[in-house]
Amino acid sequence: MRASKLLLATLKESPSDAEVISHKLMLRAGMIRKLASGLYTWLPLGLRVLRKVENIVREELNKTGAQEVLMPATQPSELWKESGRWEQYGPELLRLQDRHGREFCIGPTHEEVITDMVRNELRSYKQLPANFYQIQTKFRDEIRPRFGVMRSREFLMKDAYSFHIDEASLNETYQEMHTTYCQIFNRIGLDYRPVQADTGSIGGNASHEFHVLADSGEDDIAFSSDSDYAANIELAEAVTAVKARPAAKQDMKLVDTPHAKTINELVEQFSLNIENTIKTLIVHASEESEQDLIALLVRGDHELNEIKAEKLPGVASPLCFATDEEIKKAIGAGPGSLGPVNLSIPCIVDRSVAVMSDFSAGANIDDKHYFGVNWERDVAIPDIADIRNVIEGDPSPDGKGTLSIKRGIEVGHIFQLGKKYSQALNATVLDDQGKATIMTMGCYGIGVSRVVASAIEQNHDDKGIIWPDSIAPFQVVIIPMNMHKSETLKPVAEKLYDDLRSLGIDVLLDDRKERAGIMFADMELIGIPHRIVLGDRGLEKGMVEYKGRRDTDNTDVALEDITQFLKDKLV
RNA sequence: CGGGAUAUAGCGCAGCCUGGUAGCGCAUCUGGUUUGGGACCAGAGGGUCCGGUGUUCGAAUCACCGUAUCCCGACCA
Repeated sequence: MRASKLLLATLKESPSDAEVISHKLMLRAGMIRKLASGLYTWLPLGLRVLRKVENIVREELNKTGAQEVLMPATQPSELWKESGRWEQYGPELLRLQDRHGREFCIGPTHEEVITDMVRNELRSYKQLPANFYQIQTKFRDEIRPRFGVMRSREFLMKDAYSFHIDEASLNETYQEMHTTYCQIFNRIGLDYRPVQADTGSIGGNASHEFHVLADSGEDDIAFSSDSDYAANIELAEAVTAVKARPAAKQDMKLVDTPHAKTINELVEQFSLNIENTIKTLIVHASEESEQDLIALLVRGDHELNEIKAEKLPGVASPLCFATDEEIKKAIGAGPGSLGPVNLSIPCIVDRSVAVMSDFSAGANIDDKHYFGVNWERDVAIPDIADIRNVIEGDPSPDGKGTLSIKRGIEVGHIFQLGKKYSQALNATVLDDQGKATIMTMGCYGIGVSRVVASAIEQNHDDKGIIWPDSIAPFQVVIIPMNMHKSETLKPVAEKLYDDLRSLGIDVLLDDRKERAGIMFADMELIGIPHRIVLGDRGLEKGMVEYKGRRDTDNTDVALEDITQFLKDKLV
């Protein structure tokens, strides 16, 4: 490609609505342009990157024997009614009607369509396992699209769906996809981690997310220092380091705490250790409970994990915090003075709370706290559960090492779906007894457009993007200095350009009539990983200059060696 | 959907408080001088000032009503 023929829409300044670095750089490098909130046009340069990611994903999936299909983005409501999701799915599902008034949606995911296809096409267990995938545009009407293509409404996704006669077969394919995902992200060159994840509303047994580590990520990931354990913080089991409750040393006493509404105020005003305080949160109880509200107790320095909490049988799902009025009515005191002693509603305590002694908590009387409280002696120990977020330094749940927490961008997610959709849509095959059997399913997603953004989050400097070789829009750029003035330089540049192209190298020739500074700055901004500069001075000595995008200095290379030099670099 | 903010040339912004018919930098076009790190000089083009209504002799500017976008939160296969 010649730069003079390429839409190089670079900007010196980034548009004011861009927040994260990848969004800014994609706009500045002329890779994308916004059409409306959460909707982006991929310009030629950006599309080249997107296609490269897509091809890596395709190649690796094809290796596993998965078969590519392409399903419509527009889906009839009937299928969604059959699975029950027409009602379940909220406003994130974009619904529309055709000219006959028939209802459709723009697919946020394709379980229904693929299950429909498979129930029509597959008849026998002998055709299983089968794995179908597509790379296709999804639409999710996000409440708040943000960060450019990182969380857009329309985005490119690879979604795969596997079908099995039993759980064992599903497990096998699931493991294979896990390995394949690792290969894909390795090939792209991302720093990522597979982590255990919540199965969420999709349901099913096992689930892993693949997270690219970056500060701009929207998820917290907990890792073990000494093992492979990694989990989304939503799921990571909180283990307390303290095994047994220390013996009581203090007497329980009622203290006036009129100006201490929050844990921090309490700790500050009474010189308490925050690890000896208890936070009492009141939420709605589940419908089968006798009372309307239930109290959840975590240590003062801990945070409630809402996903864990709403899975408890006594707690309403989705989690709903009680209002101040509801609390006052049920307990007689307002938030800020609540605790387990003389509490009129049921109560669940976190594991770490259960091993506390001589602790401080609200007295369920406005502006009063009890200090020196001890379980059993002062108040019966209630139900114990894991209801908090893990924190830095917690023991790893697998018993090896301690946890640290980093931010991650979710670029892939694999699920063991089970029979959720095959059951609803009655997708059966005949088993070896000739009996109709509901198939077991897995599903596997990669956010292709999100991968592009996350690669930038991990690979950039103050000059711009630094693409990994595998997904760079061009692998090499040739910058001839003053090509339009020099008689000797132009044929050399053209020949090198042709030679590299004939080797199958993706090369950009910057043949624009621009000054050196502009060419350098543009090529660095758009992140071409390898640069060759041709100048009259060097050519007189038969030398050209090479510079990797991360290098600080040029390397002089003899002109006759440069193709081999590059071939070695591009292995 | 709750809270906060913004909307003026392709991009970044000023002007608004104190009403008088729109400006700066970058980008674009022309000519010239330059040419190894986002050049300089001279000239040119480009605006429903988000939309509507109102106040006024007169509205980018004041008032009201919309719309869009961004940030924080809740939400998120």
